[in-house]
Amino acid sequence: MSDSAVIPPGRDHDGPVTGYDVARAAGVSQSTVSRALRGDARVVAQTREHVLQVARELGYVVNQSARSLITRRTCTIAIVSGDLRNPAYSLLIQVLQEQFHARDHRVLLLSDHDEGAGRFERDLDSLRGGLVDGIVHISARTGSSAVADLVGVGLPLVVLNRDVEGRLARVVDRVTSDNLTGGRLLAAHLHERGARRIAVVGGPADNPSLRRRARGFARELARLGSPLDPSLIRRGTVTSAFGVSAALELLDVPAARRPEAVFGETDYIALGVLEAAAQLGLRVPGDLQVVGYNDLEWAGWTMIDLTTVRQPMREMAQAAGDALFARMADPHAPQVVRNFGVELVERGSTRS
Amino acid sequence: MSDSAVIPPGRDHDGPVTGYDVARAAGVSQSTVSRALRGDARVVAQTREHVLQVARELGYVVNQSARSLITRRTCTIAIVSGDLRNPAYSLLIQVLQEQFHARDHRVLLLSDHDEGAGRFERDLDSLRGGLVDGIVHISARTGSSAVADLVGVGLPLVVLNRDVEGRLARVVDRVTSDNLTGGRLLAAHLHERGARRIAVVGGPADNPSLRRRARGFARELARLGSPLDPSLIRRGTVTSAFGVSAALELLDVPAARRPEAVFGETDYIALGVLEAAAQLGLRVPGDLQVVGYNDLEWAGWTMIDLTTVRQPMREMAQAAGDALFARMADPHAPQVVRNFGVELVERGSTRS
DNA sequence: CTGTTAGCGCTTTCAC
DNA sequence: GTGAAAGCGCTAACAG
Repeated sequence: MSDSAVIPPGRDHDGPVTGYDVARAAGVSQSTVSRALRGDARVVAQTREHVLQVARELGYVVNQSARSLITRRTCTIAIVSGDLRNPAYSLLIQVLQEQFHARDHRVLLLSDHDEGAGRFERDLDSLRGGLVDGIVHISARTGSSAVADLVGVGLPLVVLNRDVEGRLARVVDRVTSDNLTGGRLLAAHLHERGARRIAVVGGPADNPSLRRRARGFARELARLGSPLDPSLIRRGTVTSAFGVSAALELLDVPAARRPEAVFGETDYIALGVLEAAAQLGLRVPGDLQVVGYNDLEWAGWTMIDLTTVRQPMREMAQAAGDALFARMADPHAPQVVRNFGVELVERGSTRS
Repeated sequence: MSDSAVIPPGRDHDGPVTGYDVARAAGVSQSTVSRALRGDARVVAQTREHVLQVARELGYVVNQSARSLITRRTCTIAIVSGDLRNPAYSLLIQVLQEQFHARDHRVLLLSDHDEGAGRFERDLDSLRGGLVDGIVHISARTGSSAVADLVGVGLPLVVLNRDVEGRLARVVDRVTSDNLTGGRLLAAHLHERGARRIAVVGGPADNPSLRRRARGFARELARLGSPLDPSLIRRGTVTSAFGVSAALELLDVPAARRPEAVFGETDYIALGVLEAAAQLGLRVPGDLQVVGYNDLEWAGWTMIDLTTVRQPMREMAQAAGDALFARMADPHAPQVVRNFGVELVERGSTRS
């Protein structure tokens, strides 16, 4: 008795308001409530208005779990990404998120960083458990095992910003940019600026995108008649810290043996190279030319002013989203492989 | 006949493998399957092993929607954030995500950016629809309406990195840092370095955190006997572009009237100030001292070398996660309000 | 310790 | 155009 006063009209239980409560309060069946709320054309306008009105008064919202259980759709997309502190990832995620939102889908954020204890495995099970309708994978973990795992989930999948090699190459939908050409452009640019003795500071050897970049770079130099000296190549992690240490090693030698230019395979690495140059008192671009790759936000700042290669990140994210929705709409659609063009951005670190 | 060969043993339907399929294949009841998979102590080891074995063979994974429908928990936390390109947000999200993962929870990423058409309203309905177990809000939209909306959802909520004012101040769990002291530290530092004519380039006036920063700054200067000249205060957006334009306006005057120092309320603004100074040929810190706030990654790079205030972002994110889980565990626990200490980071932009 | 039974809240045939 | 009834896959009482 005393409790019943607290319960809104049309309800005889606690907990959230259900469609059944709305039905009773509105004097219709639960099916009609369901139809009215989804805008089913079969329900007559007057009834619909009434139901919506009652639903609003009762503060009803549809329970997503119950809906998903029966529709087998969640309107959620998983984005599997590496460390968000990498601004390349956060930009892509931002653009993807806006796009998915515009299509009335939400974003579940998963990490492909393997923080021990098979956490990634558990995420895979979540994905298999009907938590999302599709997956976008943004490159991070080197090697292609993560990609293979995600393919194994059996959901629509798009790989963004990463070349896929091997067996999966002809299966996986993906959006990348032309790393081969990007490397070529930088090589041609440095060569044109007079650099002959050129060093490379790169990321892990098993990263397909970086590998293509480096290959394009090396091929172009060879074509131009001054092939890369293998002893001037350093490989490590994609961090400015590695850029610094590798560059110090390469540059702290007599001027005659010192490279005239360094290609950092990513802007972060190139930043480290710039720092090392500053530490050694080398002037850029006078004593040393430096180029990077990605055109991150800060590459254009006056104090840094790094020549680099720009990939059309926004367009790539957009294309990835399009590809994913196309795949979700038709599992049998032909494979999508898009390779976006890149652009050399000439700045002060190479201006002569 | 021809189709039945495709169906794994113990299944008589298509679609994903269900717990019922596993039960039949293992010769037990569905409840036992459920118990075995959740590690319920009541099921005997031998049975459990057998069930798990069969489940593995059949490729069974529990359906999250069905589970959530009945448990009323989703093991998912919503992070409501502004534009991810802001590195402060991406850092917080990264740390939160790691923490939630460690506690076996996933992250649903929502934007509080109001891209027209009541999208945020729809997100709120999703949250009300049992999509998540809790919410972390990372400051973005100015004004407190977003916070009020999120409180209205009725789920455990923690506001991170933002001061809350007004009616909600004594209700909402939150984790912030001591912006008042941060402002004070910068003011004292500049004063000690001899600056008397000091300008401020700030963000929107209705951002509680920035307001406190500015207040601490102004109070300390007043206390030191050289109160801020209101004509040297500019307010706009938190972008380096605004920093540039505001600084050009403030600095492009005869040296006698020119400020000796500028406080950018965020590092991004301060970066713009540095750019403006460079454009005007002013030397930092010789002709102009500059300070920012946040200690973003790049603030410490040699080429930028910005004096700023560091907030313990990782610890704050950690505390926010702790507070959220505490609240989820006990809705009636006392309000959590944590205010972390800050630290002045002296760098070249003020070194004398 | 295991099985039976009854829903969670919704969508969706199928009648009317 | 609307209602009745079934059931999505799972968990949780309750028996035994």
